[in-house]
Amino acid sequence: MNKIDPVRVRFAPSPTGRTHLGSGRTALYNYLLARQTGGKFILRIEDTDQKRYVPGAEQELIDSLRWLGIDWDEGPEVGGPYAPYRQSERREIYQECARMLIDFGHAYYCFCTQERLDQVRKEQVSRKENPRYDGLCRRLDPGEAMQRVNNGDRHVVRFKVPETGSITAHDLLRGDITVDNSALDDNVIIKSDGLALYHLAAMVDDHLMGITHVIRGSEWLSTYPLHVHIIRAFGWQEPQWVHLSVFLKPSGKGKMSKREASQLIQDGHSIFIKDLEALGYIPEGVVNWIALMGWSFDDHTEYFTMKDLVEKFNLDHLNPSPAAINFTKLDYFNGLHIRNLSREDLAHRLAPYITNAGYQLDEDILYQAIPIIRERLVTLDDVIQVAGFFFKETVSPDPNRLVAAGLSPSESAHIARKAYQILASLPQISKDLAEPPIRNLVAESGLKAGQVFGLLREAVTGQKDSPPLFESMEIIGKDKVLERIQSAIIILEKI
RNA sequence: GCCCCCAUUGUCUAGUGGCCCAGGACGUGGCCCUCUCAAGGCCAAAACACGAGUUCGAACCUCGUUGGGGGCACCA
Repeated sequence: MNKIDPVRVRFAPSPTGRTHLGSGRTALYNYLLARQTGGKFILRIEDTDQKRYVPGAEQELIDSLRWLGIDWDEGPEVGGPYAPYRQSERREIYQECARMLIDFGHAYYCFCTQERLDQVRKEQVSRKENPRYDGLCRRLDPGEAMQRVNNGDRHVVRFKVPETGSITAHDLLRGDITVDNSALDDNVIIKSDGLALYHLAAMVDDHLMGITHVIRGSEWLSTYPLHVHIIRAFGWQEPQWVHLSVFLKPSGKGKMSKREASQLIQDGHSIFIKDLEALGYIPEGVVNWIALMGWSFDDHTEYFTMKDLVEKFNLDHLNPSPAAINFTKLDYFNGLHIRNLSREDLAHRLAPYITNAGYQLDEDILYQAIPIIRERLVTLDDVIQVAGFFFKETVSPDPNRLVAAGLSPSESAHIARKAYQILASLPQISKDLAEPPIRNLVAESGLKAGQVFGLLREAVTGQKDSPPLFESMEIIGKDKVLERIQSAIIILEKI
């Protein structure tokens, strides 16, 4: 399947919760295929279950996709020729389709109460049978059923699965899947409130919207023979099916629970896309990471931009087995993409993290610092730890770390004073001007570079680790550097 | 319980009967670079779940076992 015709694909989430990595990947693959083939990517909101509807979920979904860099050609906010794209606004369409099915003899009205259904199920379970609709209303005379509907009897519509035989459906990455019809149920397709269930609504919309490839999560694997039945009952053409694998928790044992998901945030990770931004991840890193969970490229390349992916993604290198989420690898990709950002771009993205942390942002200083902090950032919010001292008026060195290794406080103070004199005598502090004389001082004192540099680092940055000393001093500026060394000397003298 | 899917190092994966005493990446350990921390370079340890078959030959095919996942709703 190297070159395929323009596809029409869709991502069809239900606004019942937060948007997570798995949804992001499904959306991404659909999007990539559309862009690669010059096709269309459609966003459709599957909100037929008002009981589970979560306000704000749709907005989070939209924000998450946009943040990842995924846009859609048809759907909410952008419209399109098959509008509306919210299933709650399409109920008449589904009802009409359900009526067609009933007329064809592929569906029937069912008047069973929830109580009876529960009772039947209980008996079946106690007899160790599979819980399944017993078909009572299936045997009803159609005329009589119609009568009861007209009388206003509360009813649902069920799909009529053949009693015997089996059905074979073809999945692009799993091959043929055959199921006995006896294993399938006469599922409800229209609820008593008149709204369709996913099984009907999604099939109807996929057909009406001309969807050519259905790429969705593997949670649909077991119901998809039913979906194929429904499509065939209408006499419609089947789309190509791709059922993606699921994401497992980092241990590889099971799916992530809600509790575990919220616990994750404690150590700087999250399975919710919206959280990732606040945690300092960039969309480039996240996209690269999720694209590779279940897909790989021939030549072992692992660095991909969205543009690369659009070009290189293909359906036949998908992997059907479940993948454990590996946040360490996300960190790697995030750092990698941060390092590949332009100086301007990175400065621009770092700025909000600096101001949000309560620091006084100086854009010039930030821009100057980029080359020496870039390779030290795994996430954008690391900028505080790595380079916060650039944006402080004064720093608070740790007195213990101010004392150079192997020296006494007064000896350290002595060295600091010497360094001060050297630096003060310079017209300005730069790596070229300051490093040679300081190294001289090191040599003359019979010390090691690390001893003196460590002392100065602590004095000037207030940090144990920092970007290279002299480059940092150059950016901080002579006045501030001298001030900070002076304060350090005072601290040392007091010990 | 029943149905369906999946199974290569700690993790993501390459591998479609001989090119594999299994390749890449992250992580881990070591070395180099080095003012710290990173980044970078080099090296190393680390896997075909198990058992039967098929075959001259199996990580690759078949069956079974085990393990994992999903589903069995008037949820999606």
